[in-house]
Amino acid sequence: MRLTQEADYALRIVSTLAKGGGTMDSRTVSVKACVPERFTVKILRKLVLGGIVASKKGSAGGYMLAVSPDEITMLSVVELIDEPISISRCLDGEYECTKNNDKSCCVFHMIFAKLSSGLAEKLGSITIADATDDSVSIESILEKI
Amino acid sequence: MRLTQEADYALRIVSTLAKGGGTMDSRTVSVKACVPERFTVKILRKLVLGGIVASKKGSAGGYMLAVSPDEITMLSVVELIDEPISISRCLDGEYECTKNNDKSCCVFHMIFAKLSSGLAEKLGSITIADATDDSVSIESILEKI
DNA sequence: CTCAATCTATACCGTTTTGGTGCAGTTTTA
DNA sequence: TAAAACTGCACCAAAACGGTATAGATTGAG
Repeated sequence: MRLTQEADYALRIVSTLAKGGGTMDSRTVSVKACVPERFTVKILRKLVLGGIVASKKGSAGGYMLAVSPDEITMLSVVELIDEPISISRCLDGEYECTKNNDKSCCVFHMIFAKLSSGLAEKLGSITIADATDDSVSIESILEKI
Repeated sequence: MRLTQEADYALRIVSTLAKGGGTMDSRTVSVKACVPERFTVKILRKLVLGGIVASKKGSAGGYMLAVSPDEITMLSVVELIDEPISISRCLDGEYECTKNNDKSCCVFHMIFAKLSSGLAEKLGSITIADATDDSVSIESILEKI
């Protein structure tokens, strides 16, 4: 019942880029974010393909945010790495629930569906800017979730 | 980011026992809950050791709830099977977070901690009786989470 | 008393996911 | 033109997951 390490790393990486401001090469990102170097590169690639990060090749190249930190939510980062937030596999389209209870469908289904969407909503309400800007207090972030 | 199949099964199994009312042998539970037989037995064992289910050996033996369905929460069932609800591994005692951000500790830490406890609280507020009794509407359950 | 029904205990196993590494290329620019 | 970067794959070990097997202990019905 937890995020993958990779998604966790991705949040740190994006946050590192946000704090850095400009272009940063993968090695620097890796060091600053405390993420293994090759793994950093792999994650950065996903972030680039997902449109959150931009890259520049060649010497003096590197990575930078493709969009403003206040337009990047925790949800968008997490869902780029992990599958969509979904607590129960019943909620996946592919998965056919093997147990139909008396109550319309499976009660647990519906409960997990609501919990999942609630969670996603909360993650979607927090931006990388929130998590990065010193002007935003932790308390104010925690208040809204 | 999801419950294990096993925890999902456990909820169904407990709910099956709750509906059955009395003693039920593992094979019957397995069929009613649509859970593979040997796996049912394995899960029942954990439920017994966790004090949620009682068992009786010998012919005419079987399994029954050890406590009233309205005293069994979804949380207690899930946490008996999976690890405690915790979205980020940063929250585990064993895990030492490798990244201390500017904000007191790791911002993401604190966010996930709050989300995890919120989730646990919600799962803790729904009982097996809620999910089983026909007199309790799904709407009323969903309202409180 | 005995034997079948049932639970108990432990070990095992294949597959998938996770977390991570390596390397051969390509592009840019100093 | 060569070094500094990113890119694209392919690969790998370990852990988690979902499930199975088997041998043994206990109880109660006949």
